[in-house]
Amino acid sequence: MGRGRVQLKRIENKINRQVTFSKRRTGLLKKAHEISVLCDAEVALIVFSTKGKLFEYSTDSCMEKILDRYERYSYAERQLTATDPESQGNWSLEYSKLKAKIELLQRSQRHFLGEDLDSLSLKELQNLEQQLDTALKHIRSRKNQLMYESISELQRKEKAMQEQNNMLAKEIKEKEKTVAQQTHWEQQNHGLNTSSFLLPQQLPCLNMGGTYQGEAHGARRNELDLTLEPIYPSHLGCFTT
Amino acid sequence: MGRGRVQLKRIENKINRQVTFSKRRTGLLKKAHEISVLCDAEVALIVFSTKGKLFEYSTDSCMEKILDRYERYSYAERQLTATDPESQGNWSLEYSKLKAKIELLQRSQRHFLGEDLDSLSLKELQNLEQQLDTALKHIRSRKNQLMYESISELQRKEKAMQEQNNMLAKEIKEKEKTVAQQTHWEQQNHGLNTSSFLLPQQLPCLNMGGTYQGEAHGARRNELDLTLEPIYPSHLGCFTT
DNA sequence: ACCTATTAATAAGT
DNA sequence: TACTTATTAATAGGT
Repeated sequence: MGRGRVQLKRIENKINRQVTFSKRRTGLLKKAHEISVLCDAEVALIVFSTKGKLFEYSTDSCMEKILDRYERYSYAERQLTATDPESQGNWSLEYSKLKAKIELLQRSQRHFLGEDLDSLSLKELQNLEQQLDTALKHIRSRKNQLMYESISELQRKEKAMQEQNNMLAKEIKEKEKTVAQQTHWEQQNHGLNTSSFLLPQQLPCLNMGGTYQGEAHGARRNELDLTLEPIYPSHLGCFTT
Repeated sequence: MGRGRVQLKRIENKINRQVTFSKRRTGLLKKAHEISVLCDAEVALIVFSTKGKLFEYSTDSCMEKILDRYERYSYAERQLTATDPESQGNWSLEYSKLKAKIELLQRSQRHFLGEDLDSLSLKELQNLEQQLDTALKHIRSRKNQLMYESISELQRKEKAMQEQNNMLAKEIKEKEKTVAQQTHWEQQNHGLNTSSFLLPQQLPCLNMGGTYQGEAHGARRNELDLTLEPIYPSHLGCFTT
């Protein structure tokens, strides 16, 4: 259905394939749901796209229950993996299943690390390559996201500090004015001991001013230079994305 | 589609329900297969009728593989069974150890596939990125090696065939010359029966010539078209272990 | 994402 | 269950 027939073979045009996948996937899930409701059937549908994205439908959303039921139906094959003669009932069976599973996982792990490739065919290598390529894209995208978040956070902090900065600067100016006036007064009528009560107030302000100046410098630098080293572990060479 | 619309609710008439189930089941399986082929997707479809009869479809008929892949995607539930309190001594201990190991492996597997990245720190992402980058280099290098080997092999074959080709062509020419001479002679002094002993030698050579021509055509194609399919297993799309 | 000509699925009937 | 047919639904190719 659609303009013209369609051959039952892989659609070579990548864009078309993706579009068709999206449309047909929707249709398939819909029909799975329909038969499930109309005919009171239990349906489990799992679809992985070429790129490994998962789509699923299951009656009443209990996929695991249906899969379990399925496994119960077709357990004959799984007795193959249970050829371990030392049967101590279920445990040993399960044990060897897990062992086998681990073997598989470790094997593919090695492949993901680019090791032990001699056993793979060209087609398998091609798939592997594509998977890792896709994975790398996701990883880099996530990394960028993290970095941008850090940048935003820093810029927010910078702004806050800038404001604090301005406030403190104003305060200092006023203090200095007061001090200057004070000094002036003292010079005019020397011998008055009013100066002693000013000091305690003056010192903390100067300290804060000093601190703020350093930070402001750092913050200002960040506006131009986004290397952002301070918040990341320093053993990097890392931002080579 | 059909005469009149259908409400999305359980068909109460038992006969109708059964008939519809049968028809729609066929359609659903067909569509599952189509999307799998057209869009290069991995599909697993399980349908239980009301009466508990099982119908299934799976890409490349490897249901277990797809279900495994599915399980890897949604592992949360299995942590429930991992903490199985019913300890029966060693077995259960070992069992949960393996379970844990599998969890770890699956976790890193997902990371290698670029999934489930939110739990990773920037540094971890960086490491992952570098690992995959390195892996990709190895994989591509191995892939190239395989392809070059195939090419060399094909070229070797082509050369050999070319030589055989030439030899056979020469042989044929000579035969033809002999035959021509023979005919000539026969025309001149008709009635001599020397021709009878030539036939046995002539036939096999002509047969070989025919075979070789077909093969040479194949070899020449490979010089231009390097898809190389013939030498790889055809049951692919499979490497999602 | 939306549109629509066309094909495909299928409900009802036999 | 299988076939037929009127009708609706899905969707290919375009925008």
